Amino acid sequence: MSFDLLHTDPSSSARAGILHLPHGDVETPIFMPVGTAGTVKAVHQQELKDQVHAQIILGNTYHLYLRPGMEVIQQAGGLHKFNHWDRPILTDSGGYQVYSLSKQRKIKEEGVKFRSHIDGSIHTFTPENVMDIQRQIGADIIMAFDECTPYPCDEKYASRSMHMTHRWLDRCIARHRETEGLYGYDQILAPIIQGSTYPHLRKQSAEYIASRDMPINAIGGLSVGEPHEDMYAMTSIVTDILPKNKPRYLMGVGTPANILECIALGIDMFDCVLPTRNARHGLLYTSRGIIHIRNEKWKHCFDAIDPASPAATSREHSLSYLRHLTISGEALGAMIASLQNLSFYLSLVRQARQHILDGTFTTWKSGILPIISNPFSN
RNA sequence: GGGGGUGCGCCGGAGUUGGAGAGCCGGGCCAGACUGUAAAUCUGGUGUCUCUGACUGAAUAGGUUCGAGUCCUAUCACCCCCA
Repeated sequence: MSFDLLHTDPSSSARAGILHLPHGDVETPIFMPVGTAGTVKAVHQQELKDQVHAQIILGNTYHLYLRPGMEVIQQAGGLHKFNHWDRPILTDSGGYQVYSLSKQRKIKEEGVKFRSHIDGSIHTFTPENVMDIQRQIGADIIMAFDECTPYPCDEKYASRSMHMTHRWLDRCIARHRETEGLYGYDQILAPIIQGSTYPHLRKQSAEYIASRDMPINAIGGLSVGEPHEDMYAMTSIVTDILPKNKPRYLMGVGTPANILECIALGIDMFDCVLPTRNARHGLLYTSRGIIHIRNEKWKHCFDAIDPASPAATSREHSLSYLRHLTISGEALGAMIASLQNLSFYLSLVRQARQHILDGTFTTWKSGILPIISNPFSN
């Protein structure tokens, strides 16, 4: 595994690079579709390649561990074999579920005891067994076990939690070092910066994470409800500290505008459920702006969903038809909408990368932002 | 042709022993939310108006009553049984 930093934008901190992973190269900046349970919801792997041009997708330790369970994943030969995705995969550690399933878990120094959302059974995640589980899943990039703090979060709690996440990181690193990949290739471990919205904590956390000298550095605990200005401010603080020759991964971000702004701050990798979840809920991101496809105004509009989309389905099918499918609850509606949003996101970061290489990123960004972050009206 | 029954919201259902309905539940429809996915989910609205308040409203037209969606008469529509 290695990272080539090809170019840094002179008028911002935006970077273009290539990340070499066991299952292939990833051109950064990149957006990674979220495939929690071994599937990017409503999108087939073949379409992820041919229509979306996804280079790397996510999986989730918590969900895969509970179902189908590690016995099945190992028997399949790892997640790549199980879901027939031969490009890179990154698995989240379950740290986000410590936040999102907070009502049914208890955090201690040793680890997190939680109740399954599927059958109520009791389980425990520790930094050590989360490493073991991610070995069994076999992703190219595995995440350290952390606590994603909620927003708002008082400073005392944020500080205590951050220090615990740092101690957990060292346990993850130790376990990662004393084990190896089960399927014949290396897996790289990514540590996660925390610190809520407190600048001095973020600075402290970024310095700690940088000192561990891991090949990728991640930023967590953002986009959990804080104002966008806070998210940008925290991102800016840590990208100033993190080493330039390693990719920076901003976890869980975000809207198309968030992504462009954070690329400008020096972020290389993103993931977010917004394009897929919003697609299923009828909100489309298009090259002409945001569309609420359920709205009655599209009932008689037979224009293409997005004439500039890389996805053939978005050029061939009309807004009226997609509205009909969505309102009828047809599975095909979720599929076409997910293809639209994901191909838009991937196209957006490809364009950003090209403009970084061409030296035109900042002007391009300020031109496209007002279009893509506002409603489209025909 | 004879007998019995039922009619209120865009649709279906519940309920109303003559006593406060713009009013219960579900669906539909119209909007909104969603950021390392407990989410094909959730929230709100859905008679009219000059909208912090009024007005109209229980098939239609009358009647009884302090008071009628509820009782009576006629008409209309639909359903069931007999011929």
